[in-house]
Amino acid sequence: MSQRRGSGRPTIADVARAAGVGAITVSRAIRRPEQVSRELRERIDLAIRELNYVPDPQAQVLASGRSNVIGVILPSLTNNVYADVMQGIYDRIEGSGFQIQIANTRYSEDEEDRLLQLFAGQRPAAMLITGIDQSDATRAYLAKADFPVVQIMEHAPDPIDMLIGFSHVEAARVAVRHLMEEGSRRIGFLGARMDPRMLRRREGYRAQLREHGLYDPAREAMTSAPSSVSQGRALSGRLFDAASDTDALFCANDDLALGALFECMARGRRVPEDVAIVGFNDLEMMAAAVPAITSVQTHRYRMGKMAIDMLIDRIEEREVPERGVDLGFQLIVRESSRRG
Amino acid sequence: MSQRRGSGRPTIADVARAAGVGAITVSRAIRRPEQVSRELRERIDLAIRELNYVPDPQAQVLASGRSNVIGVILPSLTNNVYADVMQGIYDRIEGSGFQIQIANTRYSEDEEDRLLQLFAGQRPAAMLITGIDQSDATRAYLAKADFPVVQIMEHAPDPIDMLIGFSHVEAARVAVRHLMEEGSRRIGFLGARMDPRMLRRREGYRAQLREHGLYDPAREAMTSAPSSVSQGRALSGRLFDAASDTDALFCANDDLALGALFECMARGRRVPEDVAIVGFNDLEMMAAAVPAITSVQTHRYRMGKMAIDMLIDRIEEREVPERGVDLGFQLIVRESSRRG
DNA sequence: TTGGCGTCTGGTAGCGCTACCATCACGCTA
DNA sequence: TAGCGTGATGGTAGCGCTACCAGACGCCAA
Repeated sequence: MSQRRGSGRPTIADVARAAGVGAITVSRAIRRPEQVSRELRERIDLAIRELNYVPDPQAQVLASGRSNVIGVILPSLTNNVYADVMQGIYDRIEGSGFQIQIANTRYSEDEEDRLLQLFAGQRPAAMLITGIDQSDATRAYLAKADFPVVQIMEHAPDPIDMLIGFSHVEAARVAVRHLMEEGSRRIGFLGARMDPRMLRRREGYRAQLREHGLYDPAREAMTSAPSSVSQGRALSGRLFDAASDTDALFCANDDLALGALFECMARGRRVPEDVAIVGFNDLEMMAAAVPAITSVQTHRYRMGKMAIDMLIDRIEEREVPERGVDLGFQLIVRESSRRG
Repeated sequence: MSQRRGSGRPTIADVARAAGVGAITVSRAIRRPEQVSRELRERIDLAIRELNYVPDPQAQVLASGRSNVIGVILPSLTNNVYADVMQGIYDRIEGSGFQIQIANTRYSEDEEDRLLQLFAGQRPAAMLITGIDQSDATRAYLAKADFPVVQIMEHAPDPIDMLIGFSHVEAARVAVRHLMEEGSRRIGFLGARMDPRMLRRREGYRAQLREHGLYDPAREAMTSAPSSVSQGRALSGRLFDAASDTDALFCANDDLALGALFECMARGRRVPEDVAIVGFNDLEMMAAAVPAITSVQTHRYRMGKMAIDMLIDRIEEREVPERGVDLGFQLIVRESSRRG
């Protein structure tokens, strides 16, 4: 009983003593019950409950060399989009025995590199990262890391390891095509933050219009500031001032779309009669707006959940059927763009 | 070189060998450089850089008995309010050497109890919890825990340990008083989720109206469903149907307020002429709406940041001047309630 | 009977770090 | 000169757990 240091909590040795077995057998009874005879297992379980024993995860990690921490690198914590992803992540982690360690790059590639270094020092069990635009150094590092990696939010042909997302270019094309089908020809673009996903949506917008000879750079209003409803008002206001005959807006984010709707209200432009509006992500409020706003639905929650699913499968050495998953998207048409 | 297990990474022993000193001196040079002579310090620093040595946090925790994990228990991850709090938390943690471990109660007290047990098993360095309505068991446990605890989001006289927040009752009273001053007499209430904070806002609403003999239970529309813009539409619609002469709405959340605004638009009720609207939290979109929506500004980011500040001060055994901090709130008056 | 094999169990030696205590050199006082 | 405090350094023994290997036991085939 020379307990010089110690936390005061029961240890595996206490359980072993109480159950009259060796410490290692307790360890096995916890991790691989099938390797321990039924009788001992029951005695050990009883002792565990009586002592209220909880294994010390730090010691487990140190002894086994296996960590139970999944690192998650997201560009933002406040953006609704990533909040939904996080919800999916945490819902899947719940009860899995793994822990999430979140970090936030604020949309900076340098930060991403730095945070990755930091995580690496902690020997994560797996890593989840956002997007497909990592620096060469990061890609190289992750490619030879000995833990599984999943990239989320975008679909692309060459994942570092695993990938789950959808095509922003395609989603934007579908949205713009819809505006064209409803009769718009002078279609504007609103974008903020201009992160890689945003740029791909703009790419889809441009490609779709170019194919029909309708692209006009004067109808693009963009800012590197974060996306917000106020930015939506400011950008759409700027666009209306510069190209007042614009008859539709493809907004690369829902808050921009909502801001555009308000700006139209403030200027007396009718939606959808004078200006049709389409948003992106289909946040809850889109359906409640007046008029309800058309938007591209994306599967953010599922993306977070499935990403963790794939990582855990790989950590536990199960087959992962598909390394690159395309979750797709769906255009939800509402009044803001319906002219039929 | 009998490296039977090992991670392959350099250890403190490697650094010690390279620098020609004892392992413990390396340990000290890292944690308390002032206790090591300048000469050795320089040799050790050099060896660290050459070997690219990073201390293993797991081993540090195990050996020292001190954890660097701060547990954070929030009721929701997707609610904008807590997203802002989290941003503050992570901004303060950045570079501090501490780690955040988030858990999500989904507004359930049972979950809170369970999660707390789980955290306790990991010997956190500190705990941050939301609100002041913990179960007796949780309160008792935390009160005698050997780590600092901070409660956030509300102000109250009897913190478990430390507390930072504001009075929801007072904030609601100020909002309702403002509506009265602008000439409203038949003031309704919209509430969703009905968590403790929401109930206190309702309490403030009721108290303010009762003082003036204006309280009418028929003007309250509530749901236990999560707050959302759609709920704002549904609840305000229900209220207009039941008490159609309602001339103002105090909405206990901004998304409800935005929904109410949309519902007014859909029904042709003018805001603020027919119905004045006040929200709660002052999310960014409130200022961009048309009309702009009056709301109670709360200091969510600061709350998260300061809470971690206080915890770290206490972990590092610095004086914390005030155990209960009232951050207050501010009514931001905009067109949606201005009739003067 | 012997040998071989599989199943269950335990002892020992770490994982990488730090607490605790011992040691030693040095300078100062009596 | 002895004695002693002080500051710098290092050795040892853990922290709580698991990998590795050895041993015990039962069973079956030869």
